[in-house]
Amino acid sequence: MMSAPIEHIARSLRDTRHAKGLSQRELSVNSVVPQGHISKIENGAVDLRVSSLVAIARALDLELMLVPRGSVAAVRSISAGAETAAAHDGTTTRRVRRELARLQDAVHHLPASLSSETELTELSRLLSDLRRFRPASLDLPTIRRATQAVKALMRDPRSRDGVRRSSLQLRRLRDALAHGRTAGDSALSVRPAYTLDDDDDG
Amino acid sequence: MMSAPIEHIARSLRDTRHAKGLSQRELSVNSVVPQGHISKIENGAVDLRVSSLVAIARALDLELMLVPRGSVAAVRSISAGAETAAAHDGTTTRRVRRELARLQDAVHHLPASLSSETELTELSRLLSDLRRFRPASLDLPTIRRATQAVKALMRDPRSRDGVRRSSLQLRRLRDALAHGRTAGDSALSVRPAYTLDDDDDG
DNA sequence: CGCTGTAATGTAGAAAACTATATCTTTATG
DNA sequence: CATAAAGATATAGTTTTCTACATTACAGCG
Repeated sequence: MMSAPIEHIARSLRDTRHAKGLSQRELSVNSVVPQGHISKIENGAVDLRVSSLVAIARALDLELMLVPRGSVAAVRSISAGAETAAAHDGTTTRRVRRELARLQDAVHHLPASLSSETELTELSRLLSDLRRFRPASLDLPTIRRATQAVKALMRDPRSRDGVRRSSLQLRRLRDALAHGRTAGDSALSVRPAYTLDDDDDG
Repeated sequence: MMSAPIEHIARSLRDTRHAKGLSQRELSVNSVVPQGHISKIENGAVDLRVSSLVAIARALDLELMLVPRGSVAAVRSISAGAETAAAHDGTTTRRVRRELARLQDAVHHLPASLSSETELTELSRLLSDLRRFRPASLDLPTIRRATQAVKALMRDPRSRDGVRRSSLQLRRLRDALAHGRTAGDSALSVRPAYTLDDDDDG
């Protein structure tokens, strides 16, 4: 019995992690909290400390806020369109498109010896998949990382790991989007963190 | 070293507690977390667990939310006017006014034997003080409790405790308002819970 | 089938929160 | 000065997180 509120927070964390295409291990290194513990947290198996919550939230680009009961509805609707809104002012949308183009460029400019690698073909396929989604719903940092990885591969043929990981992230991003969680469109993360259910005060 | 985030959360809790005119002990009974612990929490002396945070927040009518970095500004501005907004639709403003009138009425209708009590004169003075603030910035529940307390006193002359406590709450509410924290006007509670300062990820 | 990555689970131990209770200081009020 | 309330602190004991590490289950893919 882990007091419903925490379960909701847990769900939020897991959802956003998925939306960003991160694995527990990756999130683990970014937030500096061990994978095993992240698992327990996401399963609502622990009453985590605020520092842990903040650490993970930060790694997911989330902020912990205390808002008056009366305004949670408004807040929810605001943050629901968070990334979309940011993208809708044109700048971000354009940035995403450019980054996608950059990535495709990088892939195409790879020497034939490398482009035959399975990772690369996979990446190409993912790219065309991602192009079918609205740029607003794509996570720019994730794409950036992929571009960097490919460029690194151009400089150093041994750095295939980065490309591999980026591919995984992109794949999960695509899967998440295809699965219905359009990061910007629906609720990426902004559920109320918890809902009332029991009154424990006399 | 208590990781700045928590300090901010602590400040939020204390501020809203003050704005609601509650003592640590009162909050303690409402949230079911001991006074001593609340003290430590508000002083940022502990890395509290989420369940504790939620318990206290609930007692203060606050909700814990995870919002995307991009929208914290918007969220802040929304919740800044939270109570004000609720009041601005007229209904609440009127309710507050009526409750104030009701309270004054109750006080005036007390038998002379009781009205001479120091608590009552104090209460009268507080009332006129509170009337000088915009109703939107007053906390309705607090005033309600005061009215109830006075009515209880009418029925049972022995119940002076309630009146005393309510007076204290009202006094603190007045002090908080006079001190600059106009619950609705400025920031009642909606600071971002924490701000970035260090980047610990690569 | 074996390999790889992801996530869930377990164990042992260190660290810290949490509780209950009590004390102490400060401040305001009579 | 005395009383009362609020809040900060302390001690002692219980419970839990948290970490590190290992292990297990379970997928997809060559």
